[in-house]
Parts: sequence; structure tokens; C-alpha cells
Amino acid sequence: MTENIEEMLTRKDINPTAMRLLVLDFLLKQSSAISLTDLEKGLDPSDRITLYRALKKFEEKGLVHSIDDGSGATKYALCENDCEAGHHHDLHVHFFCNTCRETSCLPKHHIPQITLPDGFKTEEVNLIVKGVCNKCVQ
Amino acid sequence: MTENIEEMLTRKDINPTAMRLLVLDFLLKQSSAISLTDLEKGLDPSDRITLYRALKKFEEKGLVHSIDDGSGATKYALCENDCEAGHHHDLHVHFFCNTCRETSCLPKHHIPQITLPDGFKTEEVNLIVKGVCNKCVQ
DNA sequence: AATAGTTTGCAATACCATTGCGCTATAGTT
DNA sequence: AACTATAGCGCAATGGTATTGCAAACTATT
Repeated sequence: MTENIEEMLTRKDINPTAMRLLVLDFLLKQSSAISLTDLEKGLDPSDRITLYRALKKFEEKGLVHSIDDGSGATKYALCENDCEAGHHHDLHVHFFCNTCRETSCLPKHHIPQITLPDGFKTEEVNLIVKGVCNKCVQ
Repeated sequence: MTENIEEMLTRKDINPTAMRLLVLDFLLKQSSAISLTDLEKGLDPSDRITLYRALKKFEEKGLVHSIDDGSGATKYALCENDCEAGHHHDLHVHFFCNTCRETSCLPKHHIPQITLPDGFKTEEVNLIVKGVCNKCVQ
């Protein structure tokens, strides 16, 4: 099990330190994207900055992607397998529930092509749908 | 001229105070969305909080909409005429230039319909395209 | 074991958003 | 015109998030 997690890190060219194993393990257990504060609470007592840097490293190496859902805190979620360091190509839609404030990836929903006016060059697209998720709707 | 600005406010049910006239006048002169800090610099010396509340009021009354472009600071831009208090329906795409860091509305580009999985209810959609704008591209 | 490089934890900093509160200005009433 | 109620303003203060510097701890390599 731990073997597996460790391998996930090494495969992404990330030194599998104790901290990072913990963080990845925690990420694997999440059903939605989590913020740094969530992570800090979940791994208490841990240094927030260290967790921050672990996430940054993961992001840089293509293991997680960050999501700005407008809640004020950046959230992080594991990438699909096919992400590479530097270049994320998990351009899927993210959903933010206004009720439970959870953010989840909708990997099935790709972001539609947007054709911009002449002279504009697209480098990245961010699509956040906000509303009520299936757990909160009655 | 000032008459005109004043009317814009009263039509939106906003008391046309001196401060608010200044803020709206400044907004009208912008070619892209501006942050609170931009506004503060442009109207120096003015109290940041007062400007903040002016923007909030404008937003609440459907005169401007706010944009979270991921830069960390919320930006504001005037709405198209057809916005109502409370319910903004200017669901257009916003473009953030990674070079000049300016955010502009692309009102011609409507956000495509996203069909979510069963049980999800959409209330709002946010689409930010990031890249290089026509002024910065060579 | 010594060394070089990496990681960690603490401290500190910089923004941004937001609220409380007292003073002032304005509008509405008598 | 005087009074009162309401709205707006400016200052102070708070809370949250992101980010960097630095020194100690740790890891891997020779």
C-alpha cells in the first residue's frame, strides 16, 4: 500500500519523504478537491508551510492540479494519470457547490473550444460551474 | 455629462453621492476590468474602504459585475445595460492576459451550456481564458 | 564519517477582503 | 427652519491566504 504511494511519487520524479507520503496518502482519500487549510487540519499537527510546499512540488511535477474556485483558497486535486510535469492537460470542468462548498472535478466534462478575437492567444482555460451538487440537492 | 453619470446611478436605484459619481466616472473610462487597488490609485487620495463599498453597492445593484480572474484580486467591470439587481446575466467569457495582467470582458463570447451529471444544479458559470491579448502579442 | 544537496519548520511579510464604529452629510418630516 | 432618521464616509482593526528567507535537520553519495 505504502509501496504503491511511494511509487506514485518516484514515478513523478518526487523524492518520497515521510511528509510527502502522508500528503499523497491524504489526497488519495479525498473525494473532492481540498484546500491547504483542509490538508492542514487533516494532517494535524503539521507545518502549514511544509504542506504548502509539498502541494507546490506535486503541482510542479504534474501529480496534482490546483483549482481556483473563487472561494478564496486554492484547492488541489490529483491529476489523471496522463498529466506531465509543467504541462497539465486535465482541462476539465470543476464544480463548486454553493451549499457544502466542496469543489469536485468533472473529468468527463471537457472545456469547450473557445475561439477568441483575432490577436488573442489562449494558453489556459478555467471553467468553474457553481451550484448545488448531487449530495446537497433535495 | 455628469448629468448622464448621475442618471446611470439613479436608474439603478443608487444614491448618486460625490464618491459614487467619481467611481462610476472612473469605471466608464476603463477599457478593461479593474481591481480595487487600481481604483484606489486612480482616485488617489480616496479611502480604500469607501471605494470598496461603492463597488459592492454597484455590484449589488447590477451596475457592475465582479470577476475573479485568479490574479488574487477581484476585478470589476461595468455590466451591459440589461443587468438587474441581484441577478447578473452577463454570462460572458473573461480574458486574462498573462503578459499585461489585464482582464477584459468578451461580451460576444457567451459561455456554452454545460450539462452536468444528474443531481447537479447550475447556478452560475465562470469561464476565464488566460493567454496573451491582442495588445501584447507580437 | 564527511560533504553536498534537499527538505523541513519557524518567523516574517505582503496582500486582499471584510466588519465595527463614530462622525458627517443628506433627506424627509413637522 | 429645526429636528430626526437614515445613509454614507473614513479610520481602525481583524482575519485569511500566499509566499519568501533562513537556519536546522535530514538524506544520499562519496
